[in-house]
Amino acid sequence: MCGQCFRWVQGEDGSFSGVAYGRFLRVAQMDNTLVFYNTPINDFNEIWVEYFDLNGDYDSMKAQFCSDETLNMATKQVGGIRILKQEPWEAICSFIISQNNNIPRIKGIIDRLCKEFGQPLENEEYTFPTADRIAQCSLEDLAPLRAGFRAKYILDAAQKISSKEVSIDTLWQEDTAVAQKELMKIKGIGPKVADCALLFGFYKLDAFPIDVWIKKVLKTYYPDGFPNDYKQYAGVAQQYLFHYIRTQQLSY
DNA sequence: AGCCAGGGTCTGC
DNA sequence: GCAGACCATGGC
Repeated sequence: MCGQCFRWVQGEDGSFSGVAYGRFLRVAQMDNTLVFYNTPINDFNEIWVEYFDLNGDYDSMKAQFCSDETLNMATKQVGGIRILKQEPWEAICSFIISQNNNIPRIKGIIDRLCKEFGQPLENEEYTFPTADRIAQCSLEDLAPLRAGFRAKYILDAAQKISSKEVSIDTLWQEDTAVAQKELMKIKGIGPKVADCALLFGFYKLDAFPIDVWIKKVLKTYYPDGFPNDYKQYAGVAQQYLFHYIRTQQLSY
């Protein structure tokens, strides 16, 4: 649970706490069972099943990946991965913040963003602020986030989305390439950030974010290019490859 | 001290 | 098109 979302923290008992879709959740995995604490059944059915993509058929995707030597190793070593269905604006904003940044600091900036501009929930938790709320801010208002040069990008994203200059409501039904171009109208969003937002915030499983780690994977294992066979689920494959190459290095 | 962090922009060929 | 400086901040 690391790399595609930044708002979940693991407690001493191993369970994870976080906020999504305006709700606080504590969840734990015990062997093959997920335990949702204090969760109304409606929230589970209408939100968390979707959010954790519990109905997604990852077995059949993994079965397809077996035909590729590297992907086969990656799926075997990494184990279970799911593409979270995060809120579109939150994904866009989070991956703008992620650029040229490290995970602990990304979490810190997002934490301060929510505390400063989100709505309070229980347990000192806060919702992710809306684009409309951030669009009302000035650059100085965002200074306490200590987001550095990314602050102006956050502001531009909030303003363009709030004003519908960039319409994210209908983006999910566009082709990934079209949606990518649309998101790149925002300052600070290039191909990689756009693909991350599309994969994790719009459930575009064919989006294939290329960061420094994936570049290393492509260079090492796919010098002739990434096979076209997995195009439909390239983003899922990307997650396995990402975690595979990361666990081979000394990492966080 | 200096390098790096799940990149992108801006400038100059 | 493509390379290279530069961008804020914090951890190591």
